[in-house]
Amino acid sequence: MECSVEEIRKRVLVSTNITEFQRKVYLELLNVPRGETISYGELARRIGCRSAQAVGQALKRNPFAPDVPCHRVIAYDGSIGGFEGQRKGETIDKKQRLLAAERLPELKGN
DNA sequence: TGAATAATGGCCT
DNA sequence: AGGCCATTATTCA
Repeated sequence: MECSVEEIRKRVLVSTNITEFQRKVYLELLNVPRGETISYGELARRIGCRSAQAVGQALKRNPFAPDVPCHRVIAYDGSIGGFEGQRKGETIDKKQRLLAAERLPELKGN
């Protein structure tokens, strides 16, 4: 199975089951380079939207899950927020946290 | 400083 | 047409 982003992107492009808005969300999400994270609001703003909820919900309802790197999307605070695995206080994937922390020194150190 | 509430913008039923 | 959401920002204490 191809786990390449290009494959996923292509799949999004051919998917007419979704709206243009969702398509932009997924495409922008796939546009996020590895090791980088983006907040719902920022992603929303990129596609010309002001509602982060719409983006978040689109990801929740994403028909491409988990092929789409929704794990790169985090809250503005840098927290994972609540994607799959937000089981009542369950420990979120530490990798996600590290990913979020990765972007912090970039903004501060630089 | 910390927590809670309001506003927001689009998607789903 | 109404409710929902994985957020964000602002305001109150």
